Amino acid sequence: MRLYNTLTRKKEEFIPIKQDRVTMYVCGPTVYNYIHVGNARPLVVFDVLRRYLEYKNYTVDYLVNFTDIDDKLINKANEEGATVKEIAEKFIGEYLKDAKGLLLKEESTNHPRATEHITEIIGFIKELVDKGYAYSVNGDVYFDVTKLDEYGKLSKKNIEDLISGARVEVNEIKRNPIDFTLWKAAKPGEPSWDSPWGKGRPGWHIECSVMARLYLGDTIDIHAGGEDLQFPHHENEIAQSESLTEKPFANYWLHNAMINVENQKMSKSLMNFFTVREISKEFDLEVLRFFILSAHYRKPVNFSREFVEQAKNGLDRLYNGKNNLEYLMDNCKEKALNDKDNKIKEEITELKKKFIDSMEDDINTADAISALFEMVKEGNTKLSQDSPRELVIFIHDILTELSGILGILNKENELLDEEIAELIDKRMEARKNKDFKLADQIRDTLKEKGIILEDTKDGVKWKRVR
RNA sequence: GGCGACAUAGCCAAGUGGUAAGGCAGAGGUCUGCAAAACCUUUACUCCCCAGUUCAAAUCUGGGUGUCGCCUCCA
Repeated sequence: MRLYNTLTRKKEEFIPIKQDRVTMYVCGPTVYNYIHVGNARPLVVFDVLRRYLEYKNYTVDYLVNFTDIDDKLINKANEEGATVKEIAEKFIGEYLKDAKGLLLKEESTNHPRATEHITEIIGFIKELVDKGYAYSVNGDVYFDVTKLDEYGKLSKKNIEDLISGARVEVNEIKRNPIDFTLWKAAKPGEPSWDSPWGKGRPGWHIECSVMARLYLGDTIDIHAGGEDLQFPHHENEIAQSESLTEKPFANYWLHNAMINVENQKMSKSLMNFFTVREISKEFDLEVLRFFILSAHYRKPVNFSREFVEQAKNGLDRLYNGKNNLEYLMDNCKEKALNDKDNKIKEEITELKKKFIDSMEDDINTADAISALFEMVKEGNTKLSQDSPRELVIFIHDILTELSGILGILNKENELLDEEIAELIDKRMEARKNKDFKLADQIRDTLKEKGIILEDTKDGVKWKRVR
């Protein structure tokens, strides 16, 4: 498959280091608040890449870190009169709830935390100091970017521009204004750990370098995150890791574009964000997942309530199509396929190829989804109760297989409980007797319980509202 | 100022040289006690503008316009 690599600014054939294993590192949240829709984009998009690689029979070592110590957590803790650890625990818990709603593959995702790797972080920094890439001043440790010729290679910035453009620092203890912090000396009242430079805590960038190396090795296959992390965060990770190991840090750098609100980046500081939690009150989060996948991940998209509504209607169409196939599976005939049926089979196979080709081309989920719509249309228009069961199952299974790569369309209709089944029977009786008033009344009652009825010429269908 | 991205119908959105996918919304119809679903029909002589290359451009080149991102915490 081809992936757009930020490092080279072009699409490249993806070749993992090991033949059957892929290592992926995705920059995760700083756990001081609920995640917002913008935060959800990389989580969803790279979850799909991971699922697709697994579909291609790779074992994927997938890591999303939690930053559980930094200024924002400390501020939040002070505001709430809680400890940093309590804040982190709370919002990790909230993250996991949102992740579940977004259908992220959590059961096999590694979520290491910065505070659980302080020893390794200190060891890493110490090595950088020993090798001459970092220096300590008054209990802080900084990375000296001038020691590295390649600094800026990811974001295509050069050191001279950065230095001349840098703002005047309040404290002039750094050798260069753009040197970044590896270790911060503790201020009174802040959580801190003992280190060779005194009590302190790690800077933001170092945790990713350390945990990536610890869990995934010196060189990882794919490092992913939002494009706003390109500089300085990812650039600094490269600087730290490559100085230490003298090997490439990541072979493929993938960056998703931003989610905007009225053409402005959704961000905490602009106060124009929607939390995932807030969306979940009105929509199933599968809808948000579908919305995110409806556009290519490297294209900026606008977000609004109206767009989520559009996504919901589209997803409903896919679910209806799938339900229709399932209904047919239970009601069609066992018989041999004729030429016409084989033709339909061929068309579905073509659509599957279209889906896979789209995924192969830099995970073009928007294009892949269109194949799903066409597949549903094929099922709706060309199948009936006279169709052979084998054909219906064929289409149903391919639809399930492919939507599984996107992590959508796999919510089952639960079984009806007895009370509801009885009501449906009662209504059928009423309709037979032309007692439409009672029939409509029962339909309304069921609607309140979240069950929608459809009287088709083939019988009564029902579905649960999502 | 430096680096970069984007511009396709009422809306969302694919498409990077061969004559505009798909979805949403709207309109009309089939079906129906009604509703819903499904289906059929219908909506871009045109892809921000101008010039160029080519038999052929939404796609390539040059210029322009507009919007946005990064350069400071940020997915």
